[in-house]
Order: sequence, then structure tokens, then C-alpha cells
Amino acid sequence: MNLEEVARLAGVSRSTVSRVINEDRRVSDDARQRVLAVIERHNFQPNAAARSLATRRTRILGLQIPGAVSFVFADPYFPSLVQGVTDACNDADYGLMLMMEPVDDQQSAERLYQRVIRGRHLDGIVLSTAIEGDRFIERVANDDLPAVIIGRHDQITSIDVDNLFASRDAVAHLIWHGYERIAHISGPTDSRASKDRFAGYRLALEEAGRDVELDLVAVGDFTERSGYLRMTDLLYSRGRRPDAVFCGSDTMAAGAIRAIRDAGLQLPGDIALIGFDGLQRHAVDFPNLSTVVQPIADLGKTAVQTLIARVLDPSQPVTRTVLPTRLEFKGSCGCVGKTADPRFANHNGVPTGHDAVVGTYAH
Amino acid sequence: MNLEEVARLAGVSRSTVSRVINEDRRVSDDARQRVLAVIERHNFQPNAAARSLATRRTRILGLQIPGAVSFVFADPYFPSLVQGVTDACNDADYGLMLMMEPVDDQQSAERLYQRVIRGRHLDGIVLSTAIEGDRFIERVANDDLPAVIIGRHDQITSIDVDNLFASRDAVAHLIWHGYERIAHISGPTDSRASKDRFAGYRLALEEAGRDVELDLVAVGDFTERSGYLRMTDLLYSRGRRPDAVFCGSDTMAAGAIRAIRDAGLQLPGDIALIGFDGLQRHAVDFPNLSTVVQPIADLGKTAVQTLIARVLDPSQPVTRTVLPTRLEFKGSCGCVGKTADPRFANHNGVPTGHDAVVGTYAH
DNA sequence: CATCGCCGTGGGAGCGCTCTCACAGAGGAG
DNA sequence: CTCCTCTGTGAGAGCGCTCCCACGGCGATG
Repeated sequence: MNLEEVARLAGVSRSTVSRVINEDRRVSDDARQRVLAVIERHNFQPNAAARSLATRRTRILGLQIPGAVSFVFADPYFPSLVQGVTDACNDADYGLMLMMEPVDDQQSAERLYQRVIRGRHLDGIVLSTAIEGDRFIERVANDDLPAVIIGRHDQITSIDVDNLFASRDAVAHLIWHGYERIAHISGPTDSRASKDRFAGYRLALEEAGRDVELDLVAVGDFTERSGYLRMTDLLYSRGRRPDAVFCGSDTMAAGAIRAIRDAGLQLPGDIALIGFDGLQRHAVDFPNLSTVVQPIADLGKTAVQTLIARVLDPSQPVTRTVLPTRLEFKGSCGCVGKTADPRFANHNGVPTGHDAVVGTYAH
Repeated sequence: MNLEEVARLAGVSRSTVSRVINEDRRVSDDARQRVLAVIERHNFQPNAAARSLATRRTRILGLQIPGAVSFVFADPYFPSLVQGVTDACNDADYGLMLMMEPVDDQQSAERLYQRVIRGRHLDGIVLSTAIEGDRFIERVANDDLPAVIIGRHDQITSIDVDNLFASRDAVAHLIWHGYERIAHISGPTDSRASKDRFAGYRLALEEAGRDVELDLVAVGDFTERSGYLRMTDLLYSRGRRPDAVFCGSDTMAAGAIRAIRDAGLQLPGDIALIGFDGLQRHAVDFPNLSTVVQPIADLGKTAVQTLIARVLDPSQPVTRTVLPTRLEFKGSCGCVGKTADPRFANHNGVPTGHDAVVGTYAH
């Protein structure tokens, strides 16, 4: 069953059927009805390949995800992102191709890239990781495939949260609470987000006239296990114990909380804690975890919408979109439910005076 | 850049270039070298849409995943599956399209189905959930798209583990340990796997001359939270406490373990426990969790390989492939590292005499 | 009443590939 | 020397769609 046959059955030409399918309004009601009836009766659907060939559009977007599962799916961050991305794709009637780069197999990764990207299988691609110097990303940036990256990047249109200021605010809040020795457990150092969060931590300390103490900084890898191990380090193997911790992710925060409990310490009595992400999963296990909530699914959704706009108009300039974060006071930071911190007086968890940072900017 | 142009530059015809690309050996070495040189120099990759149109193959497989994230990605089961599937796709040079059904939006789900499945976007599809009566699955079964399902199904070629016997063995092992009141926390009742695991639980009890006691059976939903809640139920709100539990998934087992600890009870001293899945993630948090290890990534890999075989030869009969499981004795069942249970004497964790169940069968 | 859009329609070319078929030339068999 | 096979090659059709262009019929315009 193809256009030609539908046309024959409806007593019109191929062109008219094509117009009906593509909602071209220059078709008489009469013809339209007949065509729709035939399409309905035979459950006709135009062939995607033929369409792609003629339009040079596939209506498929790619989602690049770094290869190592252990890293990727250990953290519920990616599932949320995938959800946002698929939702947006479904809404826009685009298909989604998953591109998980093979780990430790450069040749296979190369084949994947060649076949999918250069074979023009995709209209555009969402890049999910701002890992600095990532081969794949740099390559896409130099190819002419429309791309949007989630995270910070200079050459590619990006969707991000303001990791630096969000972290600054979180740590400033801990300072407001009066904690003296505020530690930081960061994510892997090749991640842009990790760097920015650490920078925010440092900024808050500096604004309060303090310095970063090496004693109080530990580097994890976003896994719960690393959160547990680094927290244990901070408790036992460093100088004096911290009285508060800012964790680079909720998942690491979960590990840290276990370590704190295993040490027989109270949260936030002995040690206060703020996480980052606002993941639903952890809300179940640790309902009192204060955290910087970032709109993960929205990042994915916005990325897709922005990408589609670029696909339809490739001449669009490179932009940077920043989505808002919000500090959620659940108790582990020292607040009980709400905070009296004047910095957050206007909106619940949204710091006063930062709104200007959020939005879309030309690069 | 297209075939025609490559042909011109290499001084041959379009046909010859096509032969070189498709590794047809009836090309002179001389011509092949010239063509390859041009392809290399211009980094040429044949257009996927044109190829699809001509061959009526897309080299894209679909992966259907049920819509509700909460359900899907709460459990690390799916990430492992996705990993296996993408690996196999990469190895075979197939692309993978993710089909997450929109939840609560029948219309959008319908559009997705029409566009992707009926638009012949895919060569075949891997179905990831044997939920009974699932609309999507039944529909695919009646369409002519090659499909493979992970789990049990009568009309579709399936890749599965023997949930019934694996569970029977696990519970028989608990019985061998001498536990008297063995409880079961099952997954959702519309899941085929849950049913089979419960059936295995019952079978083991019956083989030991016991009956299922309603007091000892609780229904969860595969989430950690439900494991915690159901275990708490079993501890406080039922009749006499169980002295062992067989959990329908490791994730629920993790919740159950927390409930047991929160109740101040010892594992396995007061209550023994066996899980199901063998997920790496839980091995970190609960290193002594005894569990039925199923090869999740292999299920995905095998599904893809089987599917590709069906794509290449659609006349293949419907088959059922059963992959082996293995009981891992980590301590929580009462064993310490190894077991003396004679049923598992031959292989570590692989029950004696079951090997015949594993394999591929015509339906 | 002739002229001019405008609307609905159909025909044809073309998207970039594969695949069948025809054919030239080399080499072996009769 | 003729006939036949076999190998490498090219031409052409066709996959199913979109999109441009041409054309007939119609009402509005001068």
C-alpha cells in the first residue's frame, strides 16, 4: 500500500493524497474526505524512508549518552533526563535514537558515529554530557549536525542550570546557619558541572571571608558508594570533623548520610548536609534531605524543543539557556521545613535577586 | 556527495561503487582501490534513507519500554537491559530507537505506534515487558513486524529465564536450611515474571509437603519502598513473624533488609532472605545479599541477536529461549559464602539436574 | 466581454540508493 | 575457429515520497 494506490482508490492523484497527509489546505473538502476514508480503511501510513529521502529530514533525533553504565545509570539522573527527552520527542512526533557509545572500543564507536551521524540518520542530536574534551562532542561540534548540549559548552547551543550560583547559594545558606567547617564532596573533576559546583562552594566561602581548606574537600564520582567512602574519609581520616557538607549530587549525599549514620552521628545535629539534584528516588529513602533541585526532566524537554527549532531553522545562532534551580529545605541543612534565611525570603527556595541569570542568551 | 559523484571521481559507474560499499567481491582490485580512495578522501557515507527505500530495511531496531518511569527506572533492572541491548546493536551495526510509551495519553501512544511501527521505521522490535494484556504488545504480536519479547509469551519469540524453577530452587534452599515460616514479597500481579516466581515459591513449599499461607505472602511493586513497607507488614501486622523471606526482586529485597534492620533484627540470624536479579548496584550496599542471579544484560543481548536473525529470515518459527540463572550464596540465606546444600553440589549455585531446561525451543 | 488572479488538481522530476539485466572481453572446450 | 562460460562493468528501472510547475475552471475586475 502506497500513495499511488490510495490515490487510485480515492479517485484522485498522488499529489492530492500527499497534500491531505501533509495537511496542505489547498484540497477540496470532497477530495479530502474521500482520501481520509481510504487511508482510514486501509490503515495507511506513509513510508518513512521514502519521506526522508524526499524531504531530507528523518524526524529522528539522537540522544548521546556516555558509554559506561556504571557511571550512567548508577545515578537516577539519566533516567529522569531520558524521560524528559522521550516525552518531548513524543509530543513533537519525533523518534529518538539512543547512542550509547561503546566503551573501550574506539573502532566500534567510530562505526556507530559514521553510520548514524554521517549516514544522515538523524535530524539532530542531544548531547547529555559536558565532559571536557569528550571526543564525540567535539566531533559533533565540528560536523554540521544540529546539536544541543545539556551542560555548559562554548560552541554548542546549551541548556543548563547555573551550577555555580546554585551551589554558592546552597553553601551560603549553610554559612547563614552558622556552620564553621563546611566540607564539599564533588563529582568527577572532568565534569563541567562538578567544577562549577565546586566553584560555587568556593565563591560562597570567599564571600564570607573564608578560604577553601583542602582538608574539607573530597572528590567522588557521583556514585552512592563514593559518597559513603568520601564521607567516611572526611569523618575519620582528615583533620577536625566538618559540621556541614555540601554534596555534588543527591546520590553521593545518600551515601554520605549512610556514612554519617554508621558513624553514630545525628543529621543535622552533628553534621548538616545539602545535596544537589532533587531526585525523587532519594526523597523516598531520605525524606529530610535538603537539596538544590534542578529540573532534570525539563532540561531534557527544553533541549529537545530547542533542538527541533534548530533543525527547522539551522541558521539560528548558538544560544545558552539557563533553567532555574530551587533550594529545598527539608531538614538536613538545619532548617525544619522552611527557612528564615533572608536570602530566600521572597520565594520558597528561590534566592532573591538571581532571576536575571535564568533565561536564554545569544552566545 | 553521493554515489554518483564518488563514481565520477573514481572513474567508474555508480553500480561499481555500490558493489564496493556492499562488499560484493565481483569488483576488480584496481577499481576497488580507486573507489575506496575516493570514499576515504571525502569521508563518504551512503545516505541511510535512500538505502532503506531501496532495500526495504532500515537497520534500526526498536526497544519498547513501558511508560511509567517511576516503575521503570526505579529498578536498575532496566538500565542493565538497555546496556545489553545497545551493546548488541552496536556490535551488529544496528541503530536503536527507544519507544517509551507515553503514560496516560492514549492518543499520543497511538501516534507513536502509527508513525514508527506502521511507517516502517524499524526492522524489528524488542519488547521489554511481559505485562499481561499489554495493548502495545498484543498489537505488535498481530502486526507483521519481527519482534522478540523478554519474558514469557505464547505468540512471540521470547527470551527468558526460568522464573518458576529458579524460584523453586531458591525457596527449596531456604527449606533445606530449616526455616519454617518462609514469606514471599512478590512483584506486581500483572507481571508474568511475578506470577512465575510466586508459582515457584508455592511449588517448593508443596514439594516439601507444606501449603502457602496467606499470612506470609505480600504483594509489592518492585520498588525499594514497597519492599520496605511489605516487610514491615510481615513483621508487625500479620500472624507470627516469618523466619525467612524470598523477595521477587533485589530492589525490594533492599527495602526489606532496611525494614529488618530498622526492626532491630539480625540477618540472617532472625530472618533469612533471598532476592532475585543479582543487580550490581545492590551488591555494593548489601554485600551479603543471597540472590538468584539472572543474566539481565545477556537477556537484552540475546534478544537483539535473535531478533536480527528473524529480521534476516522472517520465516523462522516462534521460539522460546531460556537463559540460565544461578543462586548466589552470600550469607543472607544462612550460608556463609558457600553452601552444603546437596542440590547445588555440582556447580556453584547452579542446581543439579536442571540444565535441560535451559536452551532454545520451538514453540 | 476579455483579462486577470486564484484555487484545486495532476504530471513529472528527483531524492540516493540497490538490483536486475545486458554486454564486452578473456579464456577454455569442442 | 566457433561456441560457451565466466568475470567485471554499466545502464536503467524502481523504491515511495515531496515539490515544482502547468493547466483548466471559476468569480472578480475593468
